[in-house]
Amino acid sequence: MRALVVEDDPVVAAELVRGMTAAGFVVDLAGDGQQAWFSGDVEDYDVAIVDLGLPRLDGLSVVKRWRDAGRSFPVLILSARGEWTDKVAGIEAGADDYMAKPWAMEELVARVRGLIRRAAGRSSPTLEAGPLRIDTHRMTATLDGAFVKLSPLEYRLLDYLAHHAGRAVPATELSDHLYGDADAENANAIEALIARLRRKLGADTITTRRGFGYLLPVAAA
Amino acid sequence: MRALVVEDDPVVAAELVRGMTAAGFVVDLAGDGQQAWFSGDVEDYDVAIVDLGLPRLDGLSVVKRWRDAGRSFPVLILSARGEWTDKVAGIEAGADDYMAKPWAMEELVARVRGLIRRAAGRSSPTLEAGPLRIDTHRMTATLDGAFVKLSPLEYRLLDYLAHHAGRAVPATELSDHLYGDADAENANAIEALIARLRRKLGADTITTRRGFGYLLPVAAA
DNA sequence: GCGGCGCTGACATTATGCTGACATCGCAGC
DNA sequence: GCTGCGATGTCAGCATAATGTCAGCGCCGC
Repeated sequence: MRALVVEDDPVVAAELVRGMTAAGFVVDLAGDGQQAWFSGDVEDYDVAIVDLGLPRLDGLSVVKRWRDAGRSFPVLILSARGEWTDKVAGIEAGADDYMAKPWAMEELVARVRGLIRRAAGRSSPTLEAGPLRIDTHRMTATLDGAFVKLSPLEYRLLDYLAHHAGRAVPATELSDHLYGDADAENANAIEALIARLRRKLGADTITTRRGFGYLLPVAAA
Repeated sequence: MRALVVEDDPVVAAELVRGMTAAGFVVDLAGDGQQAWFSGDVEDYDVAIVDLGLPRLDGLSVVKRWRDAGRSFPVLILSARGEWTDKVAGIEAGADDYMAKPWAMEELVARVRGLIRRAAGRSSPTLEAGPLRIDTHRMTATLDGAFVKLSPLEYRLLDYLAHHAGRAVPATELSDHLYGDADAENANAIEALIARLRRKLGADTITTRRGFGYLLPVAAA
């Protein structure tokens, strides 16, 4: 999962990055509005956390520009003020959720997870693909009801595939989401990960689309 | 068993009703505080699940009015915020248990069952996980009925795990809860605490999910 | 049949968590 | 104010899971 954090205060930014990283996200940081706008327009994020008070380009404007440009990833607004009007303005600008400072890291992460889940069109914290079920809250996977022991990276990879079930996901994209960059360096690492997952989940759970990527069938028999 | 669910968000309400129904409860739904108050006063429920943020009449006020009117069925408070103060306020209003969002349906059902059981026996509020029982009122723990002497920190850690039984809780989250911050500083302190707890409770009471956190099995053998 | 992408098993490396010993700290009892 | 004890934090070393790397093989699509 990749997240974009937009925050100018170095202290707060560091805390956000730390908390999100600890929660298993790969985090990019933008320190001002222009940078944020550019990053959000160019890169592919699963979620963005945006502070309202920003230098150079206001947070709301950033969100508006993203939406105008067709960017649809969920956005959570952070605001120093707990104003009701702020919340409305944020939602109207195209944000999906809103939190006033001070916030608890735990709650923020929980909300972010909720946003991503909802963005994927689901209300339950479990994802399903054939006999496979992924409990995104407990971070566990079960196959035909049996618990499958996954390493953190394996889980994150599977989680990502499940969120994009039915679509062939290129290895570079996986690399991008797991490691934060898509260098050819770790190309084989992905293959190794896939192999390990297949050993645990059964060879036909994850399909390979030669030249396109990996695919978790949306409703395998 | 009849349950009253008080929740205004349709999505969350639907999930609650579904989960509770699946667990064998007959569920009534109230969408706002006034309706909730009326239903709880007129009907005879075994338990009520109440969201704090409600239109027309606040959740806490609803609980208070029920209690003032002599209604004694157990009440479980749901809150979006995980605030310590919220919990205290809830308990003072007459609620019997408290869960912060996001919650796992399984855990919620387990707690509701526990509430009903306790309401029948009128014992002090306890949490259970396998052979382990935690008396949150006396702040004591018993293992297979035998009293276990725990230090304050040990107790708080165990209590937190018990409240999140069935979920792998990251060490950083524990650190956050116990010390108020999640700095890497005290990472090893958590490990030491866990080790001491295990020495007292038996090695297999607390499970480690490498890379995810610590886990108190929801129904250990 | 050929070329190359992708797969695999073995091995190396790294990260994470456990443990026992020891250092501190705070406080009760004197 | 001292003494002793229980509680807690810190440290270093060890064990092992997790992950990365490599070399070679196989199979797919042309």
